[in-house]
Amino acid sequence: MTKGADTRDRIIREAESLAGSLGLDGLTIGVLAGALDLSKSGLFAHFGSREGLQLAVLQRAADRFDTDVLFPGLRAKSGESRLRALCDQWLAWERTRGAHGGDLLAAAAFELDDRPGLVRDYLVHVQQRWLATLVTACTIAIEHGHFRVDVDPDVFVREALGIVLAHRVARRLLGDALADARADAALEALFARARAAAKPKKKRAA
Amino acid sequence: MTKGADTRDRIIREAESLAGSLGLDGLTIGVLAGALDLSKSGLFAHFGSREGLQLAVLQRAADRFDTDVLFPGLRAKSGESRLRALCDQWLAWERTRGAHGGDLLAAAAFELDDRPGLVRDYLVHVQQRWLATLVTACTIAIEHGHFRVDVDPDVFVREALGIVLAHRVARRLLGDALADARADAALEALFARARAAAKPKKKRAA
DNA sequence: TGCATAAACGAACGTTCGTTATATTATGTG
DNA sequence: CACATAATATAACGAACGTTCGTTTATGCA
Repeated sequence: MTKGADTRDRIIREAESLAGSLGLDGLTIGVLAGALDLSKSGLFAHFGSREGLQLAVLQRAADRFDTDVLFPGLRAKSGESRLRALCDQWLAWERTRGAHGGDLLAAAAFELDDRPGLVRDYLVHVQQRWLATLVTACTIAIEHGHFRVDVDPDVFVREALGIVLAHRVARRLLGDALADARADAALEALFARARAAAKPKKKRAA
Repeated sequence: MTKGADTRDRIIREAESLAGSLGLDGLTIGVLAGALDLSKSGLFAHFGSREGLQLAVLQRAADRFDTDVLFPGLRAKSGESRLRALCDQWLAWERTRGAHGGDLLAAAAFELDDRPGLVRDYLVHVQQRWLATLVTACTIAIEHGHFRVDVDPDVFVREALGIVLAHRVARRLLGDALADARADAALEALFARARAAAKPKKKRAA
């Protein structure tokens, strides 16, 4: 009972890493089995189909996202600080690369956006849930008076999404060494913009 | 002489469309040949290798990008309006979907960011050139006094990139019907923020 | 220790992959 | 029209794909 679950775990972990660089669709049973010194059929039996494997990998990534990003973020006290914690963790997660291959969820978002199926459906669900969480957090920040009332939570969250995605391109594709710092700065600027002006500092022109 | 170039053209056009939904890596010679009623080998002869095909497709996409986005944008008079035209065309290009399958370049940016090779190298070059163009346009907008001097062109361009990428996710993955309008609004807000305050309107708090 | 069951294996299935020869058909030029 | 060359097709290659099957090895409980 426990043995099977153990290998299943090992498989998914390795699969997540492989899918990080080859994409969910580039992930192949033969290669995965080879990397783990397992037989194709032995590995296959754990999932019943390739789609089952992909689904399991995505599910694991989503779980890990909750553990590393969502839950830690939710521990911050509600309002701006929680929203900030969520976004910071998000960026930190996005940065993570190597051991576990980058942000599988973001990559899958671009990979699967035109390919119907269970895998895509699940991904959509996951992403929607996450964005909804952020929208809620942002709304609360407004209610608490941390953010101006004319801030649109949907717009805010979409900007955050843009920062994360742009960061990935800058870092992984373009190899921009300053990508991390720039993303942090962009996030800070986004928050500063939304903040209720506590001390109405004069706006500087030119 | 002209016949071969013709079919090569037909091939690349279809390939671009296919790669738009299946990804550059999902694009397969057999399927492509089937879609065009060609033999695999006959098609193959035009490119010499799969990588050659992928490269040709990417090159075509880049050319089309120049035609549809870069050149029209450059026709606007330099400064803010040119930068704006470039960004507007960019978004419009990103929106394009169906006939030619979405934004292949953006998809490839996520697909290939971890896979070394000629295709990736070329993609990096293309993307860097485009972003550099935008940075230049933004710099000029500052010099012309359209934008405030404290605007960082790199930051500005990265925000624009974020808007485009987030728009794609919202539209194609999440199916957000308001994605287009929201992206337009985000872009307008970005420009408004960078604009030199002509009439120093009082900043409103809460 | 015995025994049911779970877990992994090896081999093979039919397809499809990219690629390579070799042949056939179009094309354009002398 | 003849002929060189360009364009496409046919056939086959070895490798890898996802999947199935029957068998063997390991595990955990009586």
